[in-house]
Amino acid sequence: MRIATWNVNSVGARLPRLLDWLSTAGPDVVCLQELKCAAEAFPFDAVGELGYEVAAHGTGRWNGVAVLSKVGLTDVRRGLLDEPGYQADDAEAEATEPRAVAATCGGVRVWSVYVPNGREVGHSHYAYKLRWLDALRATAAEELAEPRPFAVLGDFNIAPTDADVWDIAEFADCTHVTEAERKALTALAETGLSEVYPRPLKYDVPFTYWDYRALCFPKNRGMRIDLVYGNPAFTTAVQDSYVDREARKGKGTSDHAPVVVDLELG
DNA sequence: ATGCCAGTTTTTAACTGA
Repeated sequence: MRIATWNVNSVGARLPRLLDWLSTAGPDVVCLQELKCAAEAFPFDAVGELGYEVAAHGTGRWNGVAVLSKVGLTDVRRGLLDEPGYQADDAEAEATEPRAVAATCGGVRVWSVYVPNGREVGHSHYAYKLRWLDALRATAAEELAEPRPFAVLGDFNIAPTDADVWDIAEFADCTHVTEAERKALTALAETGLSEVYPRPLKYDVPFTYWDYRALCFPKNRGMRIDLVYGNPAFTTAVQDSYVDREARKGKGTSDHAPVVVDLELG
């Protein structure tokens, strides 16, 4: 089974590139993030023609996640256990956002997640990011009571180590590299998960994100923030994993590249 | 080659992203 995760930065704007990539890479299961469309506006027909069922969770302008599957799609769950919301400065109340959706596909339990950005250390969005990650940990812990292959895939907006950004000196006092964020990843792993570390197709670190600006991609000024965490039943089945940087090339691309995992399930 | 921000809507500016 081939399973992938990709922050597409608008499934509408990315549709031609997405369909092309689905056709050539041929993943069985795909976790998408940053749909930037309402669930009902997802291009179900276009991906349906390629054989995918879809569980979409989106509200419009921001965020949005989905699971696509060619190997069955059941037990869809939208949102985390006791998921916190975000209260914008001008909002009267906090609101939950579409950042997590799960489905069981071909016997594998899959979560597609889009962790809040955090904006700046000390910002209310940063506190929200840490609360959200704790809810993700609690949700994983709850679902890991079952022994089936289980994985959380998505845009974590955290670089696990200093080597996972192009130059740690550029990230002083920045989000994505703080101890608190990394501790949240460790806490998630301590529920019984470990990271699947992908192969880079070029260079030494498999970055998954490069800013659109300032020639970041040609200069390989990237970050490794799209991650895959699996339980032992999942990770022991892994045959290969890589970041498909080819999908970041050319016109009309996302600023993220897909992470692909190949499994041999017993 | 990899090519110098892009996406959305509360649209012609503001906000978000990381």
